Amino acid sequence: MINVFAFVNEEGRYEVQDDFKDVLTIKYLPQKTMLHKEGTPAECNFFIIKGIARCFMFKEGKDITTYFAVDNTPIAAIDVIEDVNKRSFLNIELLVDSIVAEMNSKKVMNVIFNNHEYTEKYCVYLNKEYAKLAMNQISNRFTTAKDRYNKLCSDYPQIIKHVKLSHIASYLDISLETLSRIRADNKR
Amino acid sequence: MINVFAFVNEEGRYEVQDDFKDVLTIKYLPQKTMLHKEGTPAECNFFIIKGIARCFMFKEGKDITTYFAVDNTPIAAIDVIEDVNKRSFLNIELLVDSIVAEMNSKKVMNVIFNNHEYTEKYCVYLNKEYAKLAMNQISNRFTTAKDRYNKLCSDYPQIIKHVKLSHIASYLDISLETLSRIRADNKR
DNA sequence: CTCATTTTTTGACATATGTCAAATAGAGTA
DNA sequence: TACTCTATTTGACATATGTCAAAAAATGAG
Repeated sequence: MINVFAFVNEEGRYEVQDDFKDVLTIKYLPQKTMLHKEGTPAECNFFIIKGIARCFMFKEGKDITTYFAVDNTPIAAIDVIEDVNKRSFLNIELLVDSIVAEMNSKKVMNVIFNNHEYTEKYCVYLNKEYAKLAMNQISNRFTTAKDRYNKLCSDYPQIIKHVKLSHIASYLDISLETLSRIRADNKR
Repeated sequence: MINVFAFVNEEGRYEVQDDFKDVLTIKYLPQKTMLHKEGTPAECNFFIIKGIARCFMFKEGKDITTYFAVDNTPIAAIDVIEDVNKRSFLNIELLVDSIVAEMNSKKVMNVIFNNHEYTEKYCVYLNKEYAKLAMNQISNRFTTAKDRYNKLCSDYPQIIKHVKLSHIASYLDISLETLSRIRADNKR
């Protein structure tokens, strides 16, 4: 996605393509900012340039984390991606002070679809992401909760460092107590 | 996908778009045909026009079903979608006599990318499928194996009818015995 | 620094599901 | 139809993880 609307310049920093400058705003936002609230239409997609965000929902009163976004990762209320009129049940919040690119979903898609090169790039990106998600789903069934926790630790140490265990536990789909026991077990 | 390379004609039957006629072959194949074998490069994607196929892999000697395709569903070795040179560990076989559209992945992508309308359509399709997969992943964690079995029964009765329980059990990520007990319990 | 609140850990116990073994049912073939 | 092989069911038991309750540790405000 980043390689559709931005590129890496000579100094190694991301720079937004001119075509996207009008549909994308870069914001410096504090921890706990709600990027999206359930029940509201999801007009925007986000890209976490620097920071951590989580997507979560309430199920029977419980707060369940469904996704974490870290540096250079997109995040959006995927339950209403198709139909902007549908009521979303997902929430997105920042877990640390972050730099976020906010884009109006419709406008950004217009820019992409108005340019064949962008459309093709985005298509290739989506294809890749789809395969990644599907492959993850397959490999997840062969890993224990402990494996997944340890992978999270090594892949995203910043998440372990900044995020409450209750969020991590619900993300891993285990109870807080089980996660705590996994951690205790790791120390031995 | 079907709405990219084919359309429904006046008689309500699918008809392949002219542009795709050269990259797509329609085949009548018997039960047990292997559409793809692990270790071989995956040059082709498939679309089950009529029939049932399953995607499976071996893990520690066990045969694990990862996906079922029924009428009007695509199926491909997604582990090598990106990189044709990678060795695939997935297998695809037909479970009943089927009508299958076979397409060379590269060629079909060429046709799609040579035409902006196709590219845009495919992009929209992929976006939708991605959201569906991600949403499924979220909702799966709130359903028991029993729920998922019952959903499979109502959504895809043809799978229950024609497919061995051991395949269904591995697809649902439960043991054959547990599935058998769920079925027994359903009868009471 | 201290106190109050939140987060994490630990313990005891219940339950769902896996594994292994054996019995039963069903399908295919001569 | 009878026989063989495969698929499914059932039983006994082990284990992982959930739930509830309480203790301990960490965090944050004043």
